[in-house]
Amino acid sequence: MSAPSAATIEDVARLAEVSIATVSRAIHTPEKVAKTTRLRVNEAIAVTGYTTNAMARSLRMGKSNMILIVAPDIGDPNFSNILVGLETEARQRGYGLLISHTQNDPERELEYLRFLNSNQAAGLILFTGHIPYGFNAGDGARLPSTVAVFEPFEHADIPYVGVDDRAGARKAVDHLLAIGHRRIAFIGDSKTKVGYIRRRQGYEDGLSALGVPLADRQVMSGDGSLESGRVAVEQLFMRDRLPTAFLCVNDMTAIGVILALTARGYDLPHDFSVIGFDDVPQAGFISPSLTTVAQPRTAIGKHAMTTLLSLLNGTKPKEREMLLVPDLTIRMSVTVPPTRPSRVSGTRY
Amino acid sequence: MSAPSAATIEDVARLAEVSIATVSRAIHTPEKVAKTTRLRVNEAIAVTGYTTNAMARSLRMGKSNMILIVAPDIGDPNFSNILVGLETEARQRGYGLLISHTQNDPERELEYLRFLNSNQAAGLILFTGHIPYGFNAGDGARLPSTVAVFEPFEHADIPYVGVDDRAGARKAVDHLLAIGHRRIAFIGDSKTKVGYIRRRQGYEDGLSALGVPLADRQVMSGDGSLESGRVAVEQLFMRDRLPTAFLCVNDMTAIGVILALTARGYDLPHDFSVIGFDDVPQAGFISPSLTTVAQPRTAIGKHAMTTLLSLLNGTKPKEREMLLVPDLTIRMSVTVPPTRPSRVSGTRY
DNA sequence: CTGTTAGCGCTTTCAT
DNA sequence: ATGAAAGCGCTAACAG
Repeated sequence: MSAPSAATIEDVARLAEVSIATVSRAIHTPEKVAKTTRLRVNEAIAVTGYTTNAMARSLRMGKSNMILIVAPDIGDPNFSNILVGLETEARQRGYGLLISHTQNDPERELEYLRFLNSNQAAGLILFTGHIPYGFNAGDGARLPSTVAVFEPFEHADIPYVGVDDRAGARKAVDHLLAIGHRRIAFIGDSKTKVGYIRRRQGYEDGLSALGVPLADRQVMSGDGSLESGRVAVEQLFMRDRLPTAFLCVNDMTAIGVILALTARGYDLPHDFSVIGFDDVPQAGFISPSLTTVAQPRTAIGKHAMTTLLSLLNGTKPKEREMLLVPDLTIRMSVTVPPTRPSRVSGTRY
Repeated sequence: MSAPSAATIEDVARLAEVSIATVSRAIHTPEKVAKTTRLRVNEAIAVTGYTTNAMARSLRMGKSNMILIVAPDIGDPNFSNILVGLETEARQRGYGLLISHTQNDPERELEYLRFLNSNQAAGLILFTGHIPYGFNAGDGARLPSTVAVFEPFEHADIPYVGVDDRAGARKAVDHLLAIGHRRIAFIGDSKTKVGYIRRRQGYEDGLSALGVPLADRQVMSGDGSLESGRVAVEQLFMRDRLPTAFLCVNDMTAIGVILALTARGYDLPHDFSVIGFDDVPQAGFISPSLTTVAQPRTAIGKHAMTTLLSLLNGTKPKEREMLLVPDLTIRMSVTVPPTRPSRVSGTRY
């Protein structure tokens, strides 16, 4: 009962009394094999418990059944649910997922590309938002079939699958406008992060559509961190006029805003409404629970993998960017604007 | 400039004017190659940009450089940080991580084992808490080098690396005892989940060490869900005597407890102290923020991978279980017990 | 419809 | 210290 080394195609062939070529055909092109032979082969496969040796197959075919996932941080909850979609789709199509964690370290990124060069991976899913270091050079570097997710990716040859940031932010701002807010601040403006820039555009779109004057718009920069939300609130409080609602570039910023406002003694959502973007695990657990734009993560993953596998088959997508429109998750952090100008309702905590 | 197919060992050999055998030696056993030859080979490798074809290498050596990770849910935040540790350690040793997501579906588990059978993976990391379906049978099934993490694993041949549940719970209960609590309830008792049983033991240990009478102990069962925490609170309130503190089997249960208590109008932590286990991302964001036992996730991952790689080299660990003692993360959900019996302090929300 | 055969790129005896 | 040659297990011509 001790480990008999795995059955090979030869074992099957011998048992079925055919050649190994026939076994291979019976598996991959069964219609080219006589029914009786096919039955004998299948029988032999069952008896031996044969599974094709994927290494040999890949070597022979010059291409593997692995997809390399390169992500800056595999621990990021925003990341992991996309992974679920990627995995589900890949598995159904017979592919495996090879994952890496680069922490945006160029050296690590480079190292992972060895999986590509050594033919261990057939395609690449990028979470990093940039072409891997070492691929810009025009030398021997060959960029394999690649699809970007998570971070908008501005490169002519690489399809991007992600959330429609602009439409999502638009939904959020429209929600606020619909219930009466007019002075809505945007927290988390950025000059470099493409996704943030687009969210800001959605914000502007919504306000402009309703003719909200520029004087009522307040845009604070930020980097998406909780701390940046806090800081933005402090800065706003040094101005003469406060918004009634905060549209934040992401949930962590929104949480920072909520914390800062609460620390100042305000009663949320009564005094101020706050809305986020992403729907991270924490969003439902702060008080007030955060109304936010939910990333369709699993769908993004599925879609990205579908696109990559088509690419592997030589089919290019029509659109370079495939943007999925997100929905609002309504929780408790948004309500109608206060009738009178906001004021401190309680003591500092 | 168009994709030249990757350099092979032959290209290097030709350029260095040696045989392919020498190139292979220069790479793997450089001390067996004359210095001048070695230099020429290295030069040629640099020029061609050669990387060993991992498929060919694995085929020839009969073993791959991939580790298969089988997890019920790769989106679980408890999971993803262990993954970081696993990945870091694996990469340093030249291994790649192949990941799977089984949702505890036997069929999916089985499917993934094909990676093992087809020699695509050299070893296995199990997050599932049970031997893969299909491996119990005594037939041809060969169990590869395996290490379990995440869920305690009671199988004689498989090392388990995880948190010391008992010691962790003990730390938590000792913390409560130290600041004066005596009537401490344990929420989330289980007859089947090994980790939960051990946490309960830690709870008993701490109380017994201080001679807290059985009459002061209250144990409520639960399944680790937020809802189970809520339910337990409701059931406790049907009894005559309430605890001053709640030791919960995990953070989600603790959050359920906090929510139920808050809904009843209590002021936490003043009226009741609550302590969790795991330190999930949400723990810091509910109010009051949750004091909890933090899982040393990255360390668990690192340790598990080290163990697995030793196993691959034929070294068995001395202990079957390697338990890492966790630390308490102190936040705001614990304080001294109220001086008078708890009472409803406010109106229902 | 089936068998023979030539490699895929590599590591590793076995000679020299 | 180096080279020649034998495969690892498989697929895909090419013959029959």
